[in-house]
Amino acid sequence: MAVDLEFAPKTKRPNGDRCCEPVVYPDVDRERAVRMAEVAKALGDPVRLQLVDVLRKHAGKVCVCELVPLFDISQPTLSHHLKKLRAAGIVDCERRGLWAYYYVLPDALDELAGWLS
Amino acid sequence: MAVDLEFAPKTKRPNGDRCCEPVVYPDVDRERAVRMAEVAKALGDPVRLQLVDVLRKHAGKVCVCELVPLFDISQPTLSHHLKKLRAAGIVDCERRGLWAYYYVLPDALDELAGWLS
DNA sequence: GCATCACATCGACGCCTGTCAATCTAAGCC
DNA sequence: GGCTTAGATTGACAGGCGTCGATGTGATGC
Repeated sequence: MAVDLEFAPKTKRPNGDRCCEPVVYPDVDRERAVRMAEVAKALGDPVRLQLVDVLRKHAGKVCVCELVPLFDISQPTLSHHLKKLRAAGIVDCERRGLWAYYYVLPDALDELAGWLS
Repeated sequence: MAVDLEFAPKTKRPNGDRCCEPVVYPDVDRERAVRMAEVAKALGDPVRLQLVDVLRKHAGKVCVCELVPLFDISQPTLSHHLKKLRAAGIVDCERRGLWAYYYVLPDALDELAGWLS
């Protein structure tokens, strides 16, 4: 838990000077940050996170009507969440007859997972 | 890229029956999903994600006035983002005189990182 | 004292979010 | 054909978001 704080010994600025020049920069560039933030945002809802959890472990084997009773939300709301996950490039679906089978796209989470670890 | 879809051979339901019983459940329970979604949501903005990136690599060594020029946003907006990260339990700060030093809390990202990998 | 600094908070602005009931669409059964 | 089904879409609602300029706060320096 302890954080090793190495406080930079800030010297008093000459009165009227700006405080500091930036000496550090992100390793993650803007575009990569935008991509990863998009994925993180899509995972930023408990229902969607649990959806991804189910789908990761049962790719292509679960139809939407099986997902609805798992959550305390209406069918349109579930459909809305799945749409968001699709828009973020995390899942996709195949339709067979009346049913729709969702699955997690294999590499969708890798960039974020790699950065987090 | 190819996903191995094992479509469950849905049998025709007797007319008037509900379609399916749920046969799968999330491994991640609701509370854990809420916790992880909270972290993911906080990372769901490019500025905040880059902030965490900088702070992870320079814990306790960066004051806020060094962060402002890294991003194309005003100082109040940056302060707002830091507040969100604090609320999500991802960062904390120490104040020394005029300056505030932020750092990423050591275990804050572990649960999400573990689930993602 | 008073001015200046680093940072936080406030109030406002448009926009996006999660949710629902109602409706639409396309496929299957009779 | 007409009815039923699985799922998507629409339109509405309250509430949250990211952003800014203006202001507040607490410490430093003269």
